[in-house]
Amino acid sequence: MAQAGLFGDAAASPVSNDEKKIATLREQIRQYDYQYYVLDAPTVPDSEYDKLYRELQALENANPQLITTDSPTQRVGGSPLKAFASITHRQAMLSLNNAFEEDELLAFDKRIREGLGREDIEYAVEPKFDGLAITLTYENGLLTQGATRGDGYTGEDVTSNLRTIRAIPTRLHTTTPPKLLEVRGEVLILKRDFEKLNREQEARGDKLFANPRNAAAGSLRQLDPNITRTRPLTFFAYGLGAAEGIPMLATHSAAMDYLAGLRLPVCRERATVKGLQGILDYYQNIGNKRTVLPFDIDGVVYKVNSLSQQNELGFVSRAPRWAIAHKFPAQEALTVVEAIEVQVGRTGAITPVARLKPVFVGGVTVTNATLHNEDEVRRKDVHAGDTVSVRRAGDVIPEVVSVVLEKRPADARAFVMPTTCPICGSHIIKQEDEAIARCSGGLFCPAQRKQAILHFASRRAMDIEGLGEKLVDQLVDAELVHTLADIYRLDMGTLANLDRMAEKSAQNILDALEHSKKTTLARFIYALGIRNVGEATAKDLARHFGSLQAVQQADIEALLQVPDVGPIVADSIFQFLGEPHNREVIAALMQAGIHWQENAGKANTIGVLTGKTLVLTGTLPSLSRDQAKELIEAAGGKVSGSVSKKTDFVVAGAEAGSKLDKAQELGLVILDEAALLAMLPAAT
DNA sequence: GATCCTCGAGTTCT
DNA sequence: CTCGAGGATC
Repeated sequence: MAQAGLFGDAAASPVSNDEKKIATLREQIRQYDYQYYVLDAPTVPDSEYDKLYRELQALENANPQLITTDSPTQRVGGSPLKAFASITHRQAMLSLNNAFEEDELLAFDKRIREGLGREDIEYAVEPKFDGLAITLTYENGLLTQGATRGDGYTGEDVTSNLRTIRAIPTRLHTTTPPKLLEVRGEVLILKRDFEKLNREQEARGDKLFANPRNAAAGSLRQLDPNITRTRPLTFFAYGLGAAEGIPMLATHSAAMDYLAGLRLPVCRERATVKGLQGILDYYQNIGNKRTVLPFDIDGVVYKVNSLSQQNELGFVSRAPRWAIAHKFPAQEALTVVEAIEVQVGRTGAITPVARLKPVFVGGVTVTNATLHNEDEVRRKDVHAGDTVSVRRAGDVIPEVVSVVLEKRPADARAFVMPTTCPICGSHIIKQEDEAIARCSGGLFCPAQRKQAILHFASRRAMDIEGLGEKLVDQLVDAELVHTLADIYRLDMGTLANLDRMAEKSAQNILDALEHSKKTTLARFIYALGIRNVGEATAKDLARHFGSLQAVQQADIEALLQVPDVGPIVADSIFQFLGEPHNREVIAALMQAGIHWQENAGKANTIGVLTGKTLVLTGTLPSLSRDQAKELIEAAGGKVSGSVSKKTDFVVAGAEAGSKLDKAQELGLVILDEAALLAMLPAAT
């Protein structure tokens, strides 16, 4: 057989008969794997396959020196890992820009035509799998590594798990393997396999998976490949990464044909189409087939087919300009509103919430959905008892889309805004010109007190780790904490007596409290929770006044001098600080030992970014959002939440959303993390 | 007075 | 992320 040379150089061995037999068996099994897992068209019964497999195993056991890593018997091996190693991708695994509406697609096609200066664009189109993006590395035809996408720059080494997936060849089907080939694709579980898997889970009394995607993700992230092996994972390739020694390829579709020739599974629904009409027809076509496809998809991907045209178009920040993912509309599900209750926020805001009969939508089970305010409830006309359509808007937050009026039961109850606070009984007051009703109880209201404490302890404020909702509930309900200052009076005796709190966790809380005492003036002002004073305003105040005393002594006139402080904000601050109770609490907090460097804000505001406004979007590869913000502020720059003409730079990371789109529309300078870091003075 | 820009506040689930 | 509303600007 022509391919015998691939198995290495053991020609003169005395076991050459076995060796030949082994080579034949491996080839046969690979062939059957290919037919079964890639073509989905088995040609032999399982029993025949098993027979060959056992035969190969026996021969290999008798001749262990002939075992090679690409043998079908070697798909499982190794012991469980402690953790996955981190892998830096040779070539970044980019994400695609998304389009939800037809006009976004029109804009995409227009950009392409204008960018290339021609009208006849050919697109390679394919379904967008709802699975996990991975990359496979083949060196000289052998699978040597597999990794998850991670943040696009570094991922996790899941090689031994990927080896268990029979659809993934451990050796490429070719006599002239490329020196290096990175294959990009998606690991997923077919719908029919998912149902079977869940039936098995149920029979064993194990937890059911919410959907094929979660099941695939969970299976791939198993530290023990022996578990992964039992999960029905499959794979589809959709692109190339780094490559050396591959044939010349002119188009994306030719690249896919090349991969198919190497016996990598590629999607059968892929096609090439001409122009905008072509992609719209394809979208329609796949949308119609969606439910009968064997796998879950969440949209369709369009890529400019010509690789030279792709090059010409290039990239914007992290996403290629020559491709776009056209997502299907968010899936909606029907459920019943069991009740409409209200929540009390930190400022006393009364928010109606729909308690829903649990419903599975967009990958999670939803039980609550905010209705924002009374007007919103009116507008949507939601009654308790109604059947409503629910979706997860903007990726995460559940939203009641509409009411199915025909299904309204006779005993459905309209929402009535309570007149008194359900927590403290104080009057609820709604200002004529405001959309939001508020509990007038102030800090007398336990709900508001709890929220005030949580805000005080939150990461961007005093950053007291461990002081979360559960603990605050207990502390307030047991009347152990009345004011913010009381939390610094907590001691071991009190804490260790609480539920779910032994000495160890109590000590952690005490340490966190101690740690939080060293802070900054801006954080402290923000932590107080003054109405209309958020992080940005707190920073402005700290910078302008320099000391707490100066802020406390300021009159309205003085407060108005602060940038971005107008009459309403000035009044909030003045009222808050004039309140004797608040003065006492602040004094007690200082007494407890809270301190900071006075005037810290005034220095070092001159840097390379002085006067510049930046906006962060998406996930950066190595910096957290807060870290990036700190770096920018240290260089004198300002980080803002929204993109406008006044924005100087937009720093975009993975999964960048609408802010990136807007930045592109406005033609702003877009940086990635590396470019940002390059602008900053070398870190010390 | 209108418009644009930014900030504050609230929110779900894993 | 999104809405609403406060502040700045013209």
